[in-house]
Amino acid sequence: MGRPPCCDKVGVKKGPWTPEEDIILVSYIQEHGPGNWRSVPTNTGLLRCSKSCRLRWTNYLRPGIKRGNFTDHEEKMIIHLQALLGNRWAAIASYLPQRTDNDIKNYWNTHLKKKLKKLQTGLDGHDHHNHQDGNSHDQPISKGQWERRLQTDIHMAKQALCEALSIDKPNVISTTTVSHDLHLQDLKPSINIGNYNINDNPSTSTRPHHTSTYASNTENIAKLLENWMKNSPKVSAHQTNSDQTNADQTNSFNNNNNNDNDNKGGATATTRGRSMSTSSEGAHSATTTPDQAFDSLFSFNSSPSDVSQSMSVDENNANFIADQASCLFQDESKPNLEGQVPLSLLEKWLLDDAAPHAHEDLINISLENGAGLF
DNA sequence: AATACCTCCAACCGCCCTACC
DNA sequence: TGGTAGGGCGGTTGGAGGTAT
Repeated sequence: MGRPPCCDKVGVKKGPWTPEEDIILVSYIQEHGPGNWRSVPTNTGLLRCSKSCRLRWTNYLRPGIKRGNFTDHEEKMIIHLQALLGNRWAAIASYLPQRTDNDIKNYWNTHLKKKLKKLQTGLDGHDHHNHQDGNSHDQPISKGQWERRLQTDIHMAKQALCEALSIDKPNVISTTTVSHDLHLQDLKPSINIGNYNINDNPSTSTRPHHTSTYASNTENIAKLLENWMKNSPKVSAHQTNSDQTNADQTNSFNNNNNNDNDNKGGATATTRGRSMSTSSEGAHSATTTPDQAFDSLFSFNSSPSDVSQSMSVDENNANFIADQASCLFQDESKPNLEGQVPLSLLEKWLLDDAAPHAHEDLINISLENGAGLF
């Protein structure tokens, strides 16, 4: 409270990052590891506030970030998780390890919201009982009904996550195994530097990046580093030796990531001890038909806010359930890029559900009422 | 071709939480 | 125990590029 913004200082640069700034930041982090952001501007000479440096790193420079179009499966996961968690983008992002919360948030705001609205209005055309925002406020939900819905939602989230976790393990490699022995080039498809249009996969970039492509992949980054160090009149003392091997850089990155996790202060409780592999790239269920996908999409028809609309006698119980789910999700963190992939608490909770059939009736309820609930 | 409007997303802002002193 | 610093998170904004007129 009342704390002055960290960027109030005169002389602090704002706006888009330049390649030079990125290089300086990356070099510094390679050497010192992420964390202690306060000291980054001082030590690097960057005219940026610490926050800006951290954001730039976590959202764009950090290895393992995938950019470009979201897959259908990623979309579905986001929709499901958003329905379950609300706008807790960091928690949602923890289940899409290659995506940043900012990315997911932007995608939700610019694409998914509209898409859902469109679909909902489409449904409204068929069912006048429905409401555009997915709530059915005019039709008070009977006591216990919302609870069933909540359970159904949770179950559907489980299903979605199970799908995501079980289908596309190989793609997990890019974020979970890089730390051990991959060379920097191996990270090419998944590493992005700032606005350098990095996407090597044309299929993931339909909308042209309007920002200039000042580096497109790690090779370019390495070249940039090299060229920059050759050309720059004043090379930071923290600049990485251009002869440093890619492997060294990779190790440095990953060690640093590790440090990052270890160094985290405030949110340590929510970021520590997580190693997750839920890459959903191309993870479409082989058995999912479009109709099923549609059903699945709309089976998440009650958001936490919907639930709150009808809270009454069972409120405590609902709060308990919600708290359980909430706590589980809160325990999730940004993916640890180390190779170990222990199941998170939530995944255990999801996957250890030994009696999936017990929820079938709930699913049926949800699907039957799907249009009406949305 | 020029202009206005729209879309998208990188970056910023402010609040909050936790650790540390 | 209270104050402060560091960092995380979600909401919002500004500007560049795209599209419509």
